[in-house]
Amino acid sequence: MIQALILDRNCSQCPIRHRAVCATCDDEEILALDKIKFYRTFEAGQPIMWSGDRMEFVGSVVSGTATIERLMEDGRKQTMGLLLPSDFIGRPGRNTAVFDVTAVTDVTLCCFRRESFEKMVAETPHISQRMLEMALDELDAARDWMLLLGRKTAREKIATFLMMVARRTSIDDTVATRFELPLTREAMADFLGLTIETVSRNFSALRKDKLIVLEDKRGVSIPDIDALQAEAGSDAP
Amino acid sequence: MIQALILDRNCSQCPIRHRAVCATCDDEEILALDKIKFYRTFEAGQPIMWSGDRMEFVGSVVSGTATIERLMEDGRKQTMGLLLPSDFIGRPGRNTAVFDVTAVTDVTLCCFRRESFEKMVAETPHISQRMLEMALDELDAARDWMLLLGRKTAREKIATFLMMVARRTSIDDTVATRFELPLTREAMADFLGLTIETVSRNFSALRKDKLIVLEDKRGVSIPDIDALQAEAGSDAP
DNA sequence: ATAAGAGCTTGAATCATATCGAGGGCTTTC
DNA sequence: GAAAGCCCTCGATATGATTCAAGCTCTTAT
Repeated sequence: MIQALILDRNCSQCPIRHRAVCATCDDEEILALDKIKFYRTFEAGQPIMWSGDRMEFVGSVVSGTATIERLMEDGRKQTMGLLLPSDFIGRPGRNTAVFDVTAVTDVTLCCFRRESFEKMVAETPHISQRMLEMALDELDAARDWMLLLGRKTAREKIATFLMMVARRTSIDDTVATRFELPLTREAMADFLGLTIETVSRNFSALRKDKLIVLEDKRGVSIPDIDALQAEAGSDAP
Repeated sequence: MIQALILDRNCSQCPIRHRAVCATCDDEEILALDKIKFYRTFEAGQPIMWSGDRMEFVGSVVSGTATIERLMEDGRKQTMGLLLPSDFIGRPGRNTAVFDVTAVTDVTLCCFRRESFEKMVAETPHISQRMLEMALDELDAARDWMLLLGRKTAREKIATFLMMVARRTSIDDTVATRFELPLTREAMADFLGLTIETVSRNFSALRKDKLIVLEDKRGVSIPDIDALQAEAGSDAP
């Protein structure tokens, strides 16, 4: 059972040890974190955090995928970010959540009580510096996404999303040419600021134009990475 | 001459002393910053930083307004953020800029050579903690804007923008009912993911519906804050 | 086996925003 | 005081994405 394996692990065997918020901690600091950490799991579809609720804990995604999102009163929904393994959930220094966080697959988190973690952040430069680095990376990613949401066409949005998943899927720094989509059509629509029908239509169009091959609903392969990249709209100079 | 006044100031007289990156520094730390800071001014319309260029300095906006933006090859432009007094420009730990920063009014910056500032960040918890706090605030703001860009109608976008300016314009924590727009129609369009014509049309529509009064092209007053807020689309629960 | 539901695709009609085109009111320049 | 340029407004038309509606393919339940 995977769960048990993860729960048994100490930090030195943790799969996200060198990418998460603890990446630059030394042995002593890791030991301190190890003592106060606890694991929690969430089933696919379950809320991890509700906007407006008190934030009892913060933590890192160890496995699975979650989304950061916000709902409008009339039901419109926008996803602001994808949380993949090593990404951090929650914000030290604030006691209520501002966004909803939802598990889209089964998710395992490495959690800390918020107060304890805030204390660690204040006392441990390695952690606060790593937090800053991660926050600035996320800020850059959020701003890239703003260009997509504000200015790209539906086709460019889909192509950009596919390239992003292809890039994040690969282990080294290349781009994967075959992968599973981590999201349903609906979740992609919420992430891209589109409707589910528009997402579906544009997948079909990209398939018809031989830019992607759909092996089933979720499996995608990309015969020509550069051709797909060209469809994503050129933002980097 | 305002310029000279600012240039003469030491940190203790600085208008952004208690909101900027140095907000939580003690006297000794302020003294250290004081020694390595220098002021730079940029005329309206001038670039402050180019995407792809080496970042020689980082710093805080002391006066004026700047925008963070990105251009696509075909000319489409998206503004990712407004930089108002006390906001921070640049990213320690990265040596080339990822976005363009442009002065939209005359701008005065309190600058530090990037290397010196990185050293201060590493040695001064008050600064790195404040940087983290500001980065997390910006991240929240960026995510709010993603909801606007992805899901709001043109009318809701304009109303949201007006409420944001009204809020930021006020000195205390109320909402200003009269203010000057810091941006041209074109700059607003780039910020809201719209065209200049759509911005103009929706200003006219809001005026016709008595939700705003346009005193001239730039001066706006809001007869009924709650009525305008209702047009902004309900995202906060 | 059959039914029910979730996730996806497709077509047709509609609508919001973009595009194209024109012109008005400023300010600056010579 | 004419000319040029910037910023803004508005009408007509075009178009990309949404909405509405239907049906398809799985999987799960009965």
